[in-house]
Amino acid sequence: MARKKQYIEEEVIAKAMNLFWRNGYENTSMQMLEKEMGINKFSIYSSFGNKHGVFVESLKAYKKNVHSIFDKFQKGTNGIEDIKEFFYDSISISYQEGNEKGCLVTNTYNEFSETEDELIKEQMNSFMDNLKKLIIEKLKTDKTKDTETVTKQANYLLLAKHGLAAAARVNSTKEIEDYIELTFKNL
Amino acid sequence: MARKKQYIEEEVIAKAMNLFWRNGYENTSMQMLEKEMGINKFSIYSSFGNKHGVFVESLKAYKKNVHSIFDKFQKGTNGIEDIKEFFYDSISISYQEGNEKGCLVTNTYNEFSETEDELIKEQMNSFMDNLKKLIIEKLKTDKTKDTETVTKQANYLLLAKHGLAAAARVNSTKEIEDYIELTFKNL
DNA sequence: CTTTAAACTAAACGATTGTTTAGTTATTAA
DNA sequence: TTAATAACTAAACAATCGTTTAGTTTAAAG
Repeated sequence: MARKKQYIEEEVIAKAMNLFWRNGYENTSMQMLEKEMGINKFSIYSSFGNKHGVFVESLKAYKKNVHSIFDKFQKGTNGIEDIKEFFYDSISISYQEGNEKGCLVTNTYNEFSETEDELIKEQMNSFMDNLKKLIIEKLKTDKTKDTETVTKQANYLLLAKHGLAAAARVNSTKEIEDYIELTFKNL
Repeated sequence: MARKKQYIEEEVIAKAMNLFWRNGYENTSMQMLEKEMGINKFSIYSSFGNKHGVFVESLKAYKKNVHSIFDKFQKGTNGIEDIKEFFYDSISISYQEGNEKGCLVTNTYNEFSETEDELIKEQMNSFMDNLKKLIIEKLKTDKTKDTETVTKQANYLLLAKHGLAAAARVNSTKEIEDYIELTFKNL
């Protein structure tokens, strides 16, 4: 018995996500969010509580977006080769729309590393733990590797992936390709 | 014929540098700088012009601090082994005082990657160019490597160093050691 | 001493931050 | 058609941002 919402929450969150992705949390203001999401502050607050709420929803939306990449990764049957392809897939979404924004999770991981935002940290850790588990799984398909080797290589690849995401913001495609290729020569 | 400064500019910049190192540029306020530097806003402005000026001086101070590491790196005579040692030396300063702050230059590089601050970008690029030159120099001591291999490996190591600095903020010593060891396995 | 000017304190500046609120519009159930 | 209420607009909120400024203290030069 009242007015209908004139926007779709998923749609405006997708726009907010892009803004956070490009600028980070702190460098994105409510004013910018208003403009980019196309709705005014009242609507933002009534839908998502506060700026932090918009950010959390944006992170969830991001995870949904990269789910297909993770899914493909998980379903692969080529062991290490799957990891490599996953690396290439991961950076490809960073280059959409001519932007070089890196990975929103990694960017957030870095920006929030010195804060005490437990909610965000929890989300980050679950993301990273999941990735590590998948990498270990893939490495284990090579039966010749002992447990210690698998652990070492998993640590190595996880850091390489983290560094790759950071580098995707500032380095050229050529440099990144060189990096990925040589990274997997060490396994 | 007037009053003397009651602080030493180099000393207060060292303190400012630590604050920027820990929190980044945007997340460090003048209020925090006042407190940490132990002098008030007027003094900060009269000595360094503005917040940006404090930051630029902090970057210079940081470069001075890491100069000894670069010097050792340059003077080494063991080729690739020197690069590896340089990697270890670089992360060691990040763990001083129990803090995990990464590398100020790399942090800045990431934070400013989407801005148009030419002065900062210039400083970053000169730092990176210098590092790349040194790495290439070290790689060339192995005469069996052709030019293309050297270029590829230099790109690889530069990104690895960048990623390492980013990871140093959030990863454990064990993970980082695994990463460095495997990074140099096949060069 | 007195003069002079740089270094200090502390308060205020306008702009912007995230957030709230009072008042208006629009839609639906009665 | 009317009453009810959610969704909207737009202005204001207190707090903080980087920066400036008016007034006081201090110390060296004349």
